[in-house]
Amino acid sequence: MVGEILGREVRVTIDDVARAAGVSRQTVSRAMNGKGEISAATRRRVLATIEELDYRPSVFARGMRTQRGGTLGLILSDIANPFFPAVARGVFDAAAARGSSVVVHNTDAHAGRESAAARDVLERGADGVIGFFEALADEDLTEVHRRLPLVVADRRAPEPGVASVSSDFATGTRLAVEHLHARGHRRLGMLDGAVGVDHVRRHAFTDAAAPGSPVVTGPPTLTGGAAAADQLLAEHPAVTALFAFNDLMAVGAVRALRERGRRVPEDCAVVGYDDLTLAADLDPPLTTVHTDKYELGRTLVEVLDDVVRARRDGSAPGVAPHRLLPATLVVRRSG
Amino acid sequence: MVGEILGREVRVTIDDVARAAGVSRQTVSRAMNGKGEISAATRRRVLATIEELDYRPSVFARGMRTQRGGTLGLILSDIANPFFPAVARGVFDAAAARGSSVVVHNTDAHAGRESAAARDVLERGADGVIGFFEALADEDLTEVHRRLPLVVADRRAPEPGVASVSSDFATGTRLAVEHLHARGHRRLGMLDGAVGVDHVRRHAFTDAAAPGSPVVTGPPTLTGGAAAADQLLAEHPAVTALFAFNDLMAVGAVRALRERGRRVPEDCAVVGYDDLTLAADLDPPLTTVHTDKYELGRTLVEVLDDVVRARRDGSAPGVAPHRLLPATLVVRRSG
DNA sequence: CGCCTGGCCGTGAACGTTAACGTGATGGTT
DNA sequence: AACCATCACGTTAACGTTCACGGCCAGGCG
Repeated sequence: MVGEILGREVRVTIDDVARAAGVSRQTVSRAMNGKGEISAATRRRVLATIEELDYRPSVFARGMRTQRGGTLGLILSDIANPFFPAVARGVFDAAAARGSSVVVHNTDAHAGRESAAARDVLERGADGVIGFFEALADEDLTEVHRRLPLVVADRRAPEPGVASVSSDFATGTRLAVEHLHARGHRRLGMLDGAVGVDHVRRHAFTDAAAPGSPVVTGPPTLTGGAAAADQLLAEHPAVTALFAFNDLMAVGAVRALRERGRRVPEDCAVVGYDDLTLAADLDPPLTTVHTDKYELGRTLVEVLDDVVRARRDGSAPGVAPHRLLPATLVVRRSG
Repeated sequence: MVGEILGREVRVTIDDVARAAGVSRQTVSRAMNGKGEISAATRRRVLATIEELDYRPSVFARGMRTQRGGTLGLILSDIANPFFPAVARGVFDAAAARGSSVVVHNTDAHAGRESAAARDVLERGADGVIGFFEALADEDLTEVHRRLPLVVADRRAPEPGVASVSSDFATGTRLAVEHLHARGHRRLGMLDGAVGVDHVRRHAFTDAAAPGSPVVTGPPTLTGGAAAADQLLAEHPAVTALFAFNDLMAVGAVRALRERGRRVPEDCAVVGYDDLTLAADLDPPLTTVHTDKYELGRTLVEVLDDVVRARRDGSAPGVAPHRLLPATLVVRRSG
């Protein structure tokens, strides 16, 4: 990209490097890609002239041959949801360490947008996809997996061949419920998020809580949590503790409780999920289930890397890695 | 991408479409790109067969000719900083509406990483860059701008030819200081973030506050805010109100104040900047300066679009757009 | 009737890289 | 001495698209 004639940029190509170093294109290619078949001496020489000419290979030309663009896709529902930024940061860092960059797609948990995002990532020649798919059917996931390396996040894999990484929602939820029991609460309710297909948290809740404990569903947002809490308390006034799908809904529940004149945690305890950055500074400080979101992001890339490699050498369609990240309870004042 | 022979994916090319539609490559190209020189009838026919064959043009082959990849770069210091996600969402949405996707780079406000990110975006053949550059020198920014369309965010443009979009930090800061004065505070202090090169907030503070009002600098984070508040109050115990660079530092300050046994806002008021999602649910609810972060993101893409278009038809190096987004004060309990 | 104009469409060529194969030299083995 | 690997490197041919042409046909004009 250096070199300029009368204001007009002129691209430095592999041939320029080859000419300057007195070798052939192919040798230059070998020198950068470290494929062997080249002596250490000439490799050093070529690398030096690459440096000198400030040569940068064209991703387009390279991608045309290799079908690899050095980028990977991250599909999630909404980056503005405070759960995702930390995950994304983990993904970015791990990807950068691997030498790839990341394109992000927001889907708002809408099935059409999820598949559109997957298609777009595919067309752009990404090396793989990391997806928080909340609405897409299992068969569509399998279809994506057929087309390019895929890791599904926070969701059960549609088939053993598809890799997955999830927070351990089951034990996280169980810890929350057991904690509330230990605090003497007998009538629990859950505010479930109306997203996803697994409903691990809801099932774990109904398993651990007393039979018939009410569950109300709503959007996994502040207002969704407030509305769900309103409804649940209207229908079940005796409930003394709420377990929320995530911290956002928990905060919404706190708002709703206070508007009804109920104190938190004295009149009704609230426990969230995610342990957002500011959870400790809320009023009241939020008791919540913690999982390492950054680590989740890093792990996702790591697993994706395995999948990419596995597909490259002999597309072993056997069984892919499935990781579960630990969840711990952080007790603060809200519950 | 449809079509499969014995499990081996086979790409549908423009030639396949041409053959199926009974026209030439070039006609197919014209049909998709809407460049004219084609009759409405054949265009419809070609578009239909494109649909039928599920043909997707290769970004690599196209990019090779056009040097455009249909992606744009978003460079910021840390997506995990709760200020950025909303901005990013605005960028994603506006970019998606434009048909491009976005690659994100985190720099941690490190000059080397900022320029590396810019280089990477350039090499990947992006159509343009949106950058929150906190450390890079003006001349480096100009260099980036020479190479590809650029919009700088929340920073003064290095030269009139470079477009910029910023929050109106000057009035935002002024509003905060005036509010504290109106509340009777006479001894103010500022916790400034040790990032960026403009220091608009700091200058606006020293302009509006009483002469000699103390300013302490630290990382724009929770712990940075706590440390800065500790230092400021140790050196200036008479201060009764703190204005923080952002909400994160403000929350850190609240923590520090309480550890020193000082109540907020009774003993010391705290005002933040950004109006993060959970600012109203903090303890105490945070008085802060609001700017529409989503709108900032949208505007950045809009302006970038103008720059791209301007460069395409006659590289008018004259003067680029410079937008300032309004800032308003949101009064809550903390100050 | 011949010419030109403009609309529609097709034909090479080129973009920059890597995969596949080819080649010459070297050195060791029979 | 003839042979054959092996190494280091070069040549050719793609990858799929758009650009710059060039051709053809219909219709308008002198």
